[in-house]
Amino acid sequence: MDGSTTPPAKPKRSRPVQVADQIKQWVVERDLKKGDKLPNESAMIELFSVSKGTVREALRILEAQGLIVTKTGPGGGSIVGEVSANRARSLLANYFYFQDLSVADIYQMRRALEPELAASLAGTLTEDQIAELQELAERYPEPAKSAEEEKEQHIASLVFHARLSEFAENKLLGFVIGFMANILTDMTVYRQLYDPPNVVLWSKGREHQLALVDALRAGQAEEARRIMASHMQIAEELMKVQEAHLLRRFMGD
Amino acid sequence: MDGSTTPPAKPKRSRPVQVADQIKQWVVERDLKKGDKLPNESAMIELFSVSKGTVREALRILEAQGLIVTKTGPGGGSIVGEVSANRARSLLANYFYFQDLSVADIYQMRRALEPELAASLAGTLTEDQIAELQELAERYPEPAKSAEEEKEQHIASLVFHARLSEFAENKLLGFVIGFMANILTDMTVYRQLYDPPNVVLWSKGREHQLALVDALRAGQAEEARRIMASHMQIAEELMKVQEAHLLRRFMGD
DNA sequence: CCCCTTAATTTATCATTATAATTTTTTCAC
DNA sequence: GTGAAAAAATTATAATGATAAATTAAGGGG
Repeated sequence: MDGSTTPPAKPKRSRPVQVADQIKQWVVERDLKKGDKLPNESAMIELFSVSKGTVREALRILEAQGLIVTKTGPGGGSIVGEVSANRARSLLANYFYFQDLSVADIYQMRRALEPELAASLAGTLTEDQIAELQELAERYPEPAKSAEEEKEQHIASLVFHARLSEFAENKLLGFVIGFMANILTDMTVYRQLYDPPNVVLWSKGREHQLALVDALRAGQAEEARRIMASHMQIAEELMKVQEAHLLRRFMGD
Repeated sequence: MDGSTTPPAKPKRSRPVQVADQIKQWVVERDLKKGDKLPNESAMIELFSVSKGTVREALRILEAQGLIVTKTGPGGGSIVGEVSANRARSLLANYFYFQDLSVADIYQMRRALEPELAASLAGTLTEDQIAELQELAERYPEPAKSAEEEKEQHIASLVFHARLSEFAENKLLGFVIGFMANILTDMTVYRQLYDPPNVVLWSKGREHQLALVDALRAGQAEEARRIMASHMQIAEELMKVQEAHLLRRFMGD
């Protein structure tokens, strides 16, 4: 950003990293898509004039980023493999492993984004999708009788939100919301932070989800937004009584 | 999610990946922090009973994820290195490389999040930070006279937003906003999608940034939110006239 | 005491060989 | 002919050894 010509930024990168970048460039130049094949190992050895070990390390780098998939056998080798949402979530979770997020942080985001998602989804879902959401919302018709049971219901509720996020046309919005649901699920699984079940809040949360499904089916965007906003408020109250800092763990792939 | 015990999920993972996971586990178990040292290569060879090549591939995997840094020489070896925001952005960008986001998608998010950030930042910044933002907002006091110049100003404006996002106490909120600024910058650098400069919109945008800095300094949260919301509307209009789909490129580290 | 050279340590890269996994092809029974 | 089992071909996987490069530490004039 300053005036100079930025030459001595990173003059030293390991050869595997260089090769990995060359492969990426190779793919972009040819505009390869999801299943397209890359040269096999021995071809890359010649193509980039490096040893087998170096090529393999480069392939491992790309594999770790989810950019390629490697198979053995005839017709095998490495192919372009689009990065899965799961992989992206894991890699991003590695970043937040070091950042210590709080429940309040996550809910600040959810308050801003979930109503927006709900509104933009109204009237765009298929009957199957609506039915699936309805089914998810209708699980656990009874109030939780134990902390363990409330935990299960909480996770089920997060599944509802995660599924909703997958329906988003806006992939960025959907990803961020899904990521948060993932973090919260992770937290409930690996911690036992549950107070006595709060029956009132629970029943409100359930009503909200059912009402939301109705609004989505009817295409009432602003109604859906309002319900979700209200739902977020409830959910936040349920979580706020719990711990502040979380997420000291790596997610699985 | 179903009832079974999930044993035969992924019975086939390559040894380097397994070793990488074991190393991660090794780190988590000991709760190692940023600069802490890992065993050197030969120690890992014994520790995990695998060959040198396998260990190296495992280390490359972790390095690609930004979890370790490796140096040569005495006292060298691998150390735990917290994932940088830059690295996380690059890895996430790889995911969206395959998702084709639209300008509208990004601005749907920005409309929801940037005002929230502005509000939460009011009154929390130091004088130095305020001064830096002021300086960024005051650049380019004249309207752009060419498409090239407008492009520069647009990028400068995105720098303002990126810097703002780094000040966020909510790391998740900050990251997402910074990521979007990054995507938009990338797009303006690698595409030439500029209409004749729009002087009216430009001057409004500049006024907004300056007014925002004032509100932040004065600690007026709601005023800051209002200004940013308005600013987003302007920015979206400026972008909407341009292309719809974008982001067919890998970000650099 | 400082600077330069030398040595020691550790990762980086390359080369070679053998093994394992997978797909394709062939063969053989029916 | 058809189909299943066996063989072959192809490719990645893993191990081993040797050499290069980089960095720190130590030693030796001046």
